[in-house]
Amino acid sequence: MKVEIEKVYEPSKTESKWYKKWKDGGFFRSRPEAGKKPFTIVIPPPNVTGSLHMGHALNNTLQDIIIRFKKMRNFNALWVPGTDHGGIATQNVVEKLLKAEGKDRHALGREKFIERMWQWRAESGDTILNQLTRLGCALDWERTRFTMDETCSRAVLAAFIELFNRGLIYRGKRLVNWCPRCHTALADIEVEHEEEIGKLWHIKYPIEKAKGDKKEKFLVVATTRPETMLGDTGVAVNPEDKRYKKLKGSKILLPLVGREIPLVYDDAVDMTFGTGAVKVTPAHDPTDFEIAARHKLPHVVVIDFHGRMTEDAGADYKGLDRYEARKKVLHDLEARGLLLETVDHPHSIGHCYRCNSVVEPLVSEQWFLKVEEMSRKAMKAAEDGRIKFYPESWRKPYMMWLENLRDWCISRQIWWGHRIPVYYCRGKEQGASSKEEMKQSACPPIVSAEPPKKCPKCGGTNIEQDPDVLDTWFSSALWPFSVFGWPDKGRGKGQGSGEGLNDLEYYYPTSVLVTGHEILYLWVARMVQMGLTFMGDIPFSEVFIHGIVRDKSGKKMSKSLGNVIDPLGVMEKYGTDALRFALTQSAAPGRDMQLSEDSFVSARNFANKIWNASRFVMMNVEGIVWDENHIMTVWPMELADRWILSEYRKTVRDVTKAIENYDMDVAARTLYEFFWSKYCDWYIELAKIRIGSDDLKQRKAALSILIELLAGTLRMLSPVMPYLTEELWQSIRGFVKHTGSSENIMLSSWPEADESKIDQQALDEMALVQQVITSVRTIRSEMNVPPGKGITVTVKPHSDEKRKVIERNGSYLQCLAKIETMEINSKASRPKQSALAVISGYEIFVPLSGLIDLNKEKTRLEKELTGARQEIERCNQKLGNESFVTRAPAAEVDKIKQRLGDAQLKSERIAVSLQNLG
RNA sequence: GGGUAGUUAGCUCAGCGGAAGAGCACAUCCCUUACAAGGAUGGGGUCGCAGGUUCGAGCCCUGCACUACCCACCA
Repeated sequence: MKVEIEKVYEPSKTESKWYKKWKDGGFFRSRPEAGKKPFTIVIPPPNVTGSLHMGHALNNTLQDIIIRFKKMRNFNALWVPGTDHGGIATQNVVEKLLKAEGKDRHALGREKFIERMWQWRAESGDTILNQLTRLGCALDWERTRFTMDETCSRAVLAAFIELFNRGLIYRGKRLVNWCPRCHTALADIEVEHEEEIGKLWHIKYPIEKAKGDKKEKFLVVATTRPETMLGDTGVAVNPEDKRYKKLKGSKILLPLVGREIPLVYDDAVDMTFGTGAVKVTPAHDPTDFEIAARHKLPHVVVIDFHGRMTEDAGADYKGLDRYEARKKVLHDLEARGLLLETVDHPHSIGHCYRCNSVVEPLVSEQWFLKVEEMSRKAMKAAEDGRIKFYPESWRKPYMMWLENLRDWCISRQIWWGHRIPVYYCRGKEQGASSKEEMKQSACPPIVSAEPPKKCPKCGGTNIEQDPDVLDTWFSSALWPFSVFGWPDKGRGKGQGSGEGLNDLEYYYPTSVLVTGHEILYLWVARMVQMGLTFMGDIPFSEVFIHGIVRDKSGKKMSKSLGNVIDPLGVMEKYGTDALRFALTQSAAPGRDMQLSEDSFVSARNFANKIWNASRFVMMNVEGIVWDENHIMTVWPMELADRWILSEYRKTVRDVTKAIENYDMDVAARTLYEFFWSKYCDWYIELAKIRIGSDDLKQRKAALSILIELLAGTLRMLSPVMPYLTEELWQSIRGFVKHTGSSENIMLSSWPEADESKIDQQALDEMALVQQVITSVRTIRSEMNVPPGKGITVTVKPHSDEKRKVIERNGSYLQCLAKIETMEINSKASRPKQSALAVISGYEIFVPLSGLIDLNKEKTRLEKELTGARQEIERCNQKLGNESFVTRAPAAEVDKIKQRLGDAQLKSERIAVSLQNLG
């Protein structure tokens, strides 16, 4: 085999070819297979409007690592791709396009608009999926789903009908969160609260004079929303509030409007807030809505679905935007002397999570899903451990959310989505078209997957479907089973397997759900509710929650802040593997991460290091004629071999454990540390001694270990850095024992390591050797000995055992510390004009006649001495502590004694040396 | 108002009961035949504050202070 390999790793040359080969080779495909354990992940479906951002890159890299890892561990691993139709968000995108063309959806009409939506989705909806291929994701593309495709839509209809039949879905006129810009209701969770400094206005409400009253009397109410006063139908105070007790039965004259409204007594009023008197606007405030219900106060709607004042707001205000109306109301109140005071008041304001408009609570007819029972089930699954959270700390927020959940408003007044499968008979009359009129029809609504031909009750054919669509999250909640064809259990039967297994039974419940915590409630909790309701089983047994990607200063990356780092740009500049590695390295479970350009540079450098180390190994391996027994174990191993094998085994053990535990950051760091700091910095350097030797047997010994461990490390790295490792694998697999017939790294197995073979003696001895080498290097560096210059060193071991270590590994010292001649002498004394190092078990003298700067050496030794003396003091303190000696474990006490001994010797020798220096 | 996490080297973060760590940045030397996207060496930290538990505490407990995020019908 001829090895030709560039000096610098160029990702673009590598990445372009592999994805297609993997895909065409069927490595991403999974079909049910009897006797093979499935491992399933369904992708959190990105919106069709999406373009790959860092959050996606992180989320999908982590999933890809898990899938590739499981494939290598011989699971039947499936990762299902797909996209979400993204209801409001997507409709907004297309509406914007229309607007640019000078059109709007209403002019276009529902049918044409939806046609346009589909056209857009056909043109642009796959962008993000294509970007996922660029990221290298091992998704089974033959299973790509879309929440509005036929399969998923069927599941949505079936789910709605089932829930309706079980009495869990109902329709009602409620005060809901309304976005006046998107023109639809929103679920509670779709409202984002932001703290703002608003104003609290104190307004005088005149009390109607009783007979004989001379003075004008007022009640003062405090409000943050003066414009809603036009819709007030009462004023409420707490029944315990002494200030207002004697006003019982009073009538209040609503200013500006002149309406007479009652004073009511209600526990919901907080006596300590404001003036203790609350204006009650049932149609525009949730609390007031409830107070009104208790006291039978009427509703007066003064704000419409566009956020403008209605006719009922009065002629002066009708048609005004709600904020203009506020100004005018305040102005008018002030003019009448009714505005008492204005104070700053911090409070949180709800915004639409799609367009950021201020949400308006409005009364409207909506569909709701009862959640109490589903929530109980979902909580139980987390409580009894059927669903595990990584990290565990996310369980509590999940529980708390479910505990306080209120019924879910599932209808949306937009056009893009799954239309609610409810039909209304408009009777035999023609012409009724508003929702109100439909409701008033005598016949009950018809709930059906197919449009009914005629009304089952009256036989009328004048039937119209409910105009609303379902919340996009309703379909997402079904994702873990809708992708497998639910409710049709037989669907997918035997797809390529011929074994009578069907997808739903084989793959459900899925294994792990990987997501950021921002959609824990919006999505994860709801999948659990729906999974338990429809499948009778959890949708996944593990939830791996990763952090949110932030910028260098800790802010969430967003287009509006302009602080996004585009993952596509990073892939372009540094390579996909570098992007993936950088993300993985900072992906501590549940912790947000701050990314900067630096992390990509460092990951790119790591990729290059892997490239060059592999290049080195291959350059030396080529030309060697291997016989059948080229395996590492044939030759007696020397220290470096035993050491690196032990380090490797530890790495395999730790990395495997880390990935299984979803500690991807630990896995990445462990591999980085092993490969760079151990394999490259030490083992390759030591192996060079034998590689340069004339003894072919020696060369083969070192190279066989180099290549075996390189292969193993590449395999471990491959889930994180698939492109680079695949490319290198193709060059080395011919030399490696374990490859079998595997053509691609994804099909080769994950390394196994026998932990019992971790050789502690080798680890300890190597640590000693490294210390000696490092201490000599330090002297060289600090005394400015030119790197090329060989030196003479005298090593004075303090025991026979220590002497043997040096004797055995003399060549290591000579090569790595550039020692020309080395004397080992237990009785040596420090030569004149020499530098000194004292480490545990050794003194090392480096004669530097002519080279040594005595002052420099003195300073250096003084520093060392100070350190040693501090150490002695610390140890003495401990050992002098009676309770330490008696209560600490003996091993600990021995350790301190050992350290004391080392430090004493060190300080003694250095002190003598300093004296000699003068 | 409630909850959760965080506060360790200039920056990003590991460590979570027994001598303060890594990467980046910085300084010195080196283009040594895998790699200058590299190598060797070095400087730099009363581990947010105050108590407590322990022979021993970044590490466990209790307060407090900031910071971030989440939840909430604070008119």
